[in-house]
Amino acid sequence: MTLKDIASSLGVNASTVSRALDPHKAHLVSEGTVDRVRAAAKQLGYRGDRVAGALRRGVTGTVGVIVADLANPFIAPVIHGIAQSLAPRQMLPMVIETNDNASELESSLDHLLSRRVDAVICAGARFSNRDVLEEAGRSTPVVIAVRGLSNSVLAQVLHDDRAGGAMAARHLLGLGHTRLAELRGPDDVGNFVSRHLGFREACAEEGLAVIDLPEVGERPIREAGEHLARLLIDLHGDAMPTAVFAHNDLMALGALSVFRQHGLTCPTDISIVGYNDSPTIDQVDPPLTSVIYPGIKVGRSAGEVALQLINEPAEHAPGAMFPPRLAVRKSAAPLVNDPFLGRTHAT
Amino acid sequence: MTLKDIASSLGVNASTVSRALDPHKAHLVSEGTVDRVRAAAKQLGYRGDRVAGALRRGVTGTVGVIVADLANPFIAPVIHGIAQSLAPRQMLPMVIETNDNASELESSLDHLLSRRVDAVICAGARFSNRDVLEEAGRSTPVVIAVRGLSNSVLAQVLHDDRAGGAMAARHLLGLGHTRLAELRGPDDVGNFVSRHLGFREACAEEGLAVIDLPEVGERPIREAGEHLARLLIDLHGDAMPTAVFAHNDLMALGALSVFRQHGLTCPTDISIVGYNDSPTIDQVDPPLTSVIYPGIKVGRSAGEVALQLINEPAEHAPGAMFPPRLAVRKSAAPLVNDPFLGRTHAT
DNA sequence: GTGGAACGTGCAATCGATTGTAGTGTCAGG
DNA sequence: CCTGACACTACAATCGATTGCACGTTCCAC
Repeated sequence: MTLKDIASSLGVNASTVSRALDPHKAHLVSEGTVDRVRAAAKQLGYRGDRVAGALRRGVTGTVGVIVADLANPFIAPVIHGIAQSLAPRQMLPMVIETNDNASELESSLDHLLSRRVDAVICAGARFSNRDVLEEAGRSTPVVIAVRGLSNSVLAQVLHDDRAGGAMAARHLLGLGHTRLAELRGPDDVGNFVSRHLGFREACAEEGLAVIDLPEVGERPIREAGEHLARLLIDLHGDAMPTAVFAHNDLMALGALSVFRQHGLTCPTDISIVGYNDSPTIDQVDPPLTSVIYPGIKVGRSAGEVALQLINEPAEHAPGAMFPPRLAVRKSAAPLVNDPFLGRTHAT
Repeated sequence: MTLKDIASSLGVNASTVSRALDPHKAHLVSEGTVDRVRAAAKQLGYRGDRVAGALRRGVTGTVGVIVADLANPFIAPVIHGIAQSLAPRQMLPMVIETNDNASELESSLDHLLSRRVDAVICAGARFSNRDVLEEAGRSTPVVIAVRGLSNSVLAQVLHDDRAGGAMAARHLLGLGHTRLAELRGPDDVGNFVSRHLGFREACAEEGLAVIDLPEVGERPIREAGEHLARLLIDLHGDAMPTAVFAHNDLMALGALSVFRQHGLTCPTDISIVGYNDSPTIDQVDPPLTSVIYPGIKVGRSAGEVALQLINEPAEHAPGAMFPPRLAVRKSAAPLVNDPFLGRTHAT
């Protein structure tokens, strides 16, 4: 069922059918013809072929979305937001995963570009991908989302992770903690670096140094949290922190279970702040204090910026930065027992 | 950068370039030419245009994926699985949401078909969508995933929710509970109906009737769980169940908090079994006993079935059914106190 | 009555890759 | 020396929608 079929069934030219069916062009066609065409199209179940249209018009109505890993629960809301912002224009996301592998990103990008996506939203960038992404950005609108790229000309839609890290720090500092540590995510990923910077800066403002772990979680998942927590446990006595900032909730949960295994209860013995405010994280034991990651908003905004860039390739890249909020729950509290020193902090 | 550009830069015809670049056709071209073409393509940064190719060949290398709601955390692994199975063939999913709105599904389907997807995987069907989906299935491979359609000719890739419901029931029955209730999901969605059937059947086998709530959760989210739990609380005394099967974890969590508000502790006063084994559900308080939903497997299998259908439209629709497993944790236990009767069950 | 808007429609080219067919050239066997 | 086979390449059509241009009407104004 093509334009031509409808055209011949009506004895008109396909171009007339095309115009009659396009609301923006229908005024070029007589009213009667428009009606007959529409009726015939509906009757014959004409659906149109966006592929052919895309070829001719050079616009596919798709936006490529690059993510590290779809299985990571925190990315779903972002895609949801993107899809939402695209839907009113009948545009669709094409999602591709890189398995959080820096080198796969390039081929993913290539794949998307060969499909002539109207824009690319990259929500899974690592620092080493910057050049490739900027190169792509010269011919196609590219929006960096979620994982920022310092010092890039590309449009970026991010959550203010630096402020988020600082917020976590201030919360813990405000509770009286003085020995703080971080469970860090990979250090070539923008948001973890920012969280780290923000956290450390806020501590420095109070004249405190953060206990530095020799490793970071290369994949910021539960197991990484467990591993890093064990490293912490190994620091006995004064070296042991009383509060921990985990760069995401998964790592926080991993740490939590290791602490528990070692007889430490949270928050009595040790406080934890997580990041993302994951869906059910408010009902874990103890309910996790966590920096809220507004995934849907970030996604929606990234979609909007992409649309904007498609309409007019601005020389000054637009962007957005969402401020953090903290969901204060029970996993961070003034210290009661200092398990390694045997002293008790005042509350 | 098109085939033609490469062709003219080499003084050959575009058709030759096309063949040289296609591994399956390269044998038709002299070795020297192939090399020169490949070199030129690489040097000029030729990427190809899948849109043009799709038009000519009638194959887009995309699979439409219809989901109810991307924000629902349980769907992400399914999409992950689909993307994984598609990736080796350089195919990409096109994801579209229906907002769990039965009537939006039809336009979503239309949209996907107008984009000439090679197949459709519908992971968000409601019963009322059956005819539309089957109609679409006549011209394009359609795979029903996650949410089954009873009595349909379409290929279906499902989790055995009926067995899952039965498994939940047997677990609770095995713990000695005799007054059971369900927190049901919408009753025009396949998996909830199956869970319901399975649960009820297993109870019937033991000669027990399930306490029937007058309502179901139209959207199976936390609030629905809270609401339904309140209805249960209103059933005092003997009418009140001692164990609850929630059709998913979100509803379980909602119920849990309502029970807690009413002074009921889980599992001492009331047992709960959830469904999906959501990411962090093992660390809530109490760790939730939950039927494991193998989302990635279901997604992967659905993708594979779609590929199979694309290759050869079988008259006998293939399909798959994954058996349930139970993650036994702490939220379901033998009853200790019967809060409304003041008696104590034996453990 | 005529010039010329204004409108409606058709024609044909186009987007870029693919592919059936035909053409050229080379070589081996008879 | 001729012929058939084979290897390579070019030509041109095709997928289906879109759109600039041109043609033909109608109708109003001068």
